[in-house]
Amino acid sequence: MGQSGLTGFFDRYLEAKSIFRNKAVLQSAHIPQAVLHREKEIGAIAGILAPSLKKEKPSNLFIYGKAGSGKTLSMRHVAAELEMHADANNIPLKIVYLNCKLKRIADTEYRLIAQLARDYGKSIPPTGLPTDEVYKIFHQAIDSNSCVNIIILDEIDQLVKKAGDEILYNLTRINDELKNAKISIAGISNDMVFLDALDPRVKSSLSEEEIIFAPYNALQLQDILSERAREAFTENALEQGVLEKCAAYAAREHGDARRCLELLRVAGEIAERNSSSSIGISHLDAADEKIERDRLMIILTTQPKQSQATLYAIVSIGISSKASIFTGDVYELYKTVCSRIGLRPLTQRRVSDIIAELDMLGIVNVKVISKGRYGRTREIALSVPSTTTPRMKKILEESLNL
DNA sequence: GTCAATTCACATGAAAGAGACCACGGTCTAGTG
DNA sequence: CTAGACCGTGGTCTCTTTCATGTGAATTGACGA
Repeated sequence: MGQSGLTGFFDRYLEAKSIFRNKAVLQSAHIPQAVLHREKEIGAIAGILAPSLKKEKPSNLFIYGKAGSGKTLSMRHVAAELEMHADANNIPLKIVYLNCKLKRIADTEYRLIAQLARDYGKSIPPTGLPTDEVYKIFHQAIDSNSCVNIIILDEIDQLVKKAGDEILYNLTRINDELKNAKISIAGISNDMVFLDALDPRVKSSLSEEEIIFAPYNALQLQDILSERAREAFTENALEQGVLEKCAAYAAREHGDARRCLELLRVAGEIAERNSSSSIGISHLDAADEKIERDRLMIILTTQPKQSQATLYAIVSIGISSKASIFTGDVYELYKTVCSRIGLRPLTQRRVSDIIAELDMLGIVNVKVISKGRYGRTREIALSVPSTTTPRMKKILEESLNL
């Protein structure tokens, strides 16, 4: 019977010794006890925020550095310690952490302020109220006691890109209107040039203090990895050279520790699924490929239909001809695709933007070129290996019911 | 041959509209005492 | 009399269209050597 076979499988699954001891340690949400190789930065942050313990307003702080360089981790680490000290000594201090990238939570002015107000115990409807009303509520909530408030805005560049820098201006200016409380803002950004694009008034007040996080190098990544791996895996689960290779992989991609940990975790999962007792280099390679494939798959299937149709047009042209792909050709094919699947075609203006969005997602590579007398256009190239394009096409065909 | 003007095929920006979602206050309606 | 249903108004948010302006080098054509 199939059923008993399955029972056998589950039995064996339960019996097999897992190579994981605690998988959560490798998840990006995990906050480790000690933050390695960031002593200097943590010291700097602590120094800047420390005045809050004396009920003084700390300087606004701006942190930037590449993805996975420990910015958020360090900031949260300091915040947690600070809160602990404040608690222990009865100092009125409140720290709010907000990730501005989270869709539908804090990616517009209204939502950001509403979310902040909610953190102060007010209930704000998701929409329907005028924005200045929400400001007023937030203002009252914060000013009701004389407390120092530190607001950590993670991925602040995303917020500004979507909603403009007026929010930051308003936020930094709230201080002038507060009678009791004080607000400090700590912005975290991946984007190095983000500050330059800001309104100079906002820029000067937001970046009273600046801290730059350099990417981890391979050796530091190795340290971090081995520290986490010791907790995450059982003994002898890692074969020789795996950690080194993993660190080298990530160091190549600008020292992203988050990606590094993910790689190790997925490699572990693959090893376990193959009922292997340890993680080898081959698992690492498989993991690298799987992560890339999964990422692509998620992006493809979660895109709106219009983007899928556009991408389908690009992929089709890319497969059928070796020559460069231009916006005009894509749009023509896109229109026929639309009529075939009964989709109302968008204007070229919009499709142009969609192509730019696909570029942002890293599926295609776009370069604006001028062909002289023959106009200006985007030169589009698929940024996935040509071996995966047929599969991409198939996935898109299914998703679009072609 | 040289050089400035022209021209193409879009890119890029700004503004505004459509439609979905929501809160709030006023009005209407049916049920209850 | 009152709770709940049902508008109308005014707000946000996202996606899109419309209109306007910008752009960079191949091409063209006038000009001079």
